[in-house]
Amino acid sequence: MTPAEENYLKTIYHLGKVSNQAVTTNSIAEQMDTKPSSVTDMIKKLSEKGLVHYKKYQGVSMSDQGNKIALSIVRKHRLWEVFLMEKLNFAWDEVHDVAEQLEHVQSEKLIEKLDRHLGFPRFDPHGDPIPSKSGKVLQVEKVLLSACDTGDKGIFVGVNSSSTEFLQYLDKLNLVLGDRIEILFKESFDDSLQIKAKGQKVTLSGKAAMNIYIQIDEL
Amino acid sequence: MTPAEENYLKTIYHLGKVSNQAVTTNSIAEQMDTKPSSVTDMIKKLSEKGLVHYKKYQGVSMSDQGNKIALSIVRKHRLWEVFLMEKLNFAWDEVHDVAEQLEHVQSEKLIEKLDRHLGFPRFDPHGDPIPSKSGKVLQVEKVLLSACDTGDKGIFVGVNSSSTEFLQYLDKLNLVLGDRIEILFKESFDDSLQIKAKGQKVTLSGKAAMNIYIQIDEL
DNA sequence: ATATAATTTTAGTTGTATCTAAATTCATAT
DNA sequence: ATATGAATTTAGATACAACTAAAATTATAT
Ligand SMILES: [Mn+2]
Ligand SMILES: [Mn+2]
Ligand SMILES: [Mn+2]
Ligand SMILES: [Mn+2]
Repeated sequence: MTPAEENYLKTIYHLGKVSNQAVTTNSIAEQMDTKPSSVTDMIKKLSEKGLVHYKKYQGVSMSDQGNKIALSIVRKHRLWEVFLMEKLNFAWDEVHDVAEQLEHVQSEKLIEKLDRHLGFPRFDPHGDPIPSKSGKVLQVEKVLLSACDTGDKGIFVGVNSSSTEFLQYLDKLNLVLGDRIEILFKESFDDSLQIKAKGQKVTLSGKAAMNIYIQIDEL
Repeated sequence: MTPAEENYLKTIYHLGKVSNQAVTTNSIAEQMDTKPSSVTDMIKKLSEKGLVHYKKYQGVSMSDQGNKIALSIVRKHRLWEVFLMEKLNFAWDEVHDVAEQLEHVQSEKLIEKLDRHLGFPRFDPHGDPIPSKSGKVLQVEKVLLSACDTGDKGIFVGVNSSSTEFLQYLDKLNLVLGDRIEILFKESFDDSLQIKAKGQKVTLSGKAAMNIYIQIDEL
């Protein structure tokens, strides 16, 4: 597996997750900042290797074998993100780009030992679950703030975008993973929200609310 | 800089260290397990980039700019080796191959933070000095055991080969970096040595002695 | 149903890093 | 001084991963 192949697999895996149907050539190209023709070439290669299912013009989906590899890359990526934050004191908006490189280092032993060194974490710095060695992914009940209503309460457990810009914006708002959040008021005109977190009142735009996951309190 | 370019620079740097004259195409090819024609191609590229000095048929040597880059790769390699041993509990014969991959990760910040995390180590697990950020390399007075005579005493401070085979051989002999070594007797017939370390008597072949560095006691 | 537009694939090119085989240059030994 | 062999370079080929431009297919709109 070359880094290029791994990156394609990972992208197809992620795109397949959200839509739950065949992933299109264009969406892969857009996501990876490359051209559709390049994507077609790579898809053919991955298909010949049995890592994806592919029918011309019909999009692509993960095979079992491809899924396993994609999950192992995601696992490595997220473990490295934890390492960078917990051990090297990176900020949560800085870890992704470095992890993009570290995830391609090939060594089973390295990842096992890293996992142990970190105390077998189950979530990365952005609240995303770390797949187990065998490929199991913990699924947490979480909803976007944009899908919540006035009065809903819960815990800030994840972000939808890991872009530097958005994460630094959350830093400015003093919002941290694990914070208890209460929705004071939802403005139907523009879908903006008034929320309370750490005793402070904060206003969030509709766009911001679409990138914040909370775990609603159990009854 | 691509990983390939970095590996060539590093190899040329290391080969230039030992001989102190122009490095030959064949020696690079042998070291990198590649063909001389491939080496010529890469040398041309590095030369055009101003990273090495090169005259056809006359071998190659580092430029100041190339030297700086080579040292930064060596620095990264050795810091990662320390990390793998100190933090992840790898054995000293396992760290090199993984460090070969990690050394190509591009992030100034990562290396600075790793360096701090490790407590600014000055030597790697094999006793080799870690170049400073500015490219300074600590030079330690050390001599090969093979160059010593009966009665010489000193401290085991480095190895000449980092091959798994040799390092595991030292493990079997219970010889560890930092051990005090005394040469009891040098057999002139085959250059083998009788030494004492940790109170134990050990016999070393001439070949083994050529791969062990000690720092001779000051008077 | 057919024209038009969007998506996807194909054909042909480029740059990198490797290789083999052949040509060139250099070192050396008579 | 010249021949021989070793070292090095050149020429031409292959694999990978990208690109542009053009062709093929599918989706959509009248
Ligand atoms: Mn990430
Ligand atoms: Mn993440
Ligand atoms: Mn090493
Ligand atoms: Mn080392």
